[in-house]
Amino acid sequence: MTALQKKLIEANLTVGYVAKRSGVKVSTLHFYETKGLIRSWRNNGNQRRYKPDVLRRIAVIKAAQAMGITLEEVKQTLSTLPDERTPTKKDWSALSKQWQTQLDERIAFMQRLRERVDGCIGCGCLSMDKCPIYNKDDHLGENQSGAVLLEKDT
Amino acid sequence: MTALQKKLIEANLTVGYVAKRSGVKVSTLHFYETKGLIRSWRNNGNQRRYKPDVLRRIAVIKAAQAMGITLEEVKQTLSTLPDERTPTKKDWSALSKQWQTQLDERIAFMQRLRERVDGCIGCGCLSMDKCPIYNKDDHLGENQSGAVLLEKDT
DNA sequence: TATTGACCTTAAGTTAACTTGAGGTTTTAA
DNA sequence: TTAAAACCTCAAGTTAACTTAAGGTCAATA
Repeated sequence: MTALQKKLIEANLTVGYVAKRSGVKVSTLHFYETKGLIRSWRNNGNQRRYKPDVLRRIAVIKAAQAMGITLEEVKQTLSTLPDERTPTKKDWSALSKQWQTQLDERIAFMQRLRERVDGCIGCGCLSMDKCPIYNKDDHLGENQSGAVLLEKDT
Repeated sequence: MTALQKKLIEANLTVGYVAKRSGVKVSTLHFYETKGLIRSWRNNGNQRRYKPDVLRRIAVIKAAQAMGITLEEVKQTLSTLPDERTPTKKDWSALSKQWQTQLDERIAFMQRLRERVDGCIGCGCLSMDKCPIYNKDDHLGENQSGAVLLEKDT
């Protein structure tokens, strides 16, 4: 039995091991911890130890980031996971539902944008007043900034 | 004839007017200029003056940003516009084509991600080794970082 | 004409999401 | 047992994309 297997069985993952498995740097794990995204406890020598589900948490964090979700939002969502026990399938499912909606919206937004890139930027209507790109009502969540492309003067 | 109309007819837009029309701050226009995204010339009193097509450029910059394109990339793409003459419908069309492809890729990426959020995060397969989220080959352009969700240990 | 609002420049500050470095301790393995 | 590898903390640096501030000039209007 290698030391690595031992670690896994004992479910006391070291920061180096977690870093390697998850593909993030050790410094990132420290950083996530200060941000409250992951947790660890310390051994006698003050070194961090992790439960295996930290790997899933990190995968989720990265997936969320790839969707354009900020760490702050991820933190909010992750906070709905149970604190005491290891999250179950159901827990993770609930989590994914929250993001599916966001992702759907984001995809829809991109698709509308795509149509506009097609229809508006390429249309040659140099009069900005008639341009559909002006449409102010297209937005993507509350804290999203990219949607108002141009405002008319009031 | 108001002063504003005069400005428009003479096609010498002031920074304040452009800011108002485009919905960006004056400081942002300065910033874009230092980044080489827009251009201006100066009047006698050293104040910036813009050609009307700067408004379209800004609209394009904002649309691109909403697609997740960086200013650096926007600059690259904008540099394909003619320098001497005012860009035509065709010029803008060519531009939009470049981004359509990117946008299509991005949308496809998001959709794959959505499927995974559904199929993987929610699947309860706590063994990360079997999880499709490991798929390393899913990427989104060269300088995109979010795609490799987890790497296996080598 | 005078004064207020619009501009100018340069430098520094801001936020997110990390990374790097310095200086020191703990583990691990030969 | 001892040296290398892995950890630790805390502070500061990094990049993108801007914003804010300070101190001064120019232009529009009552």
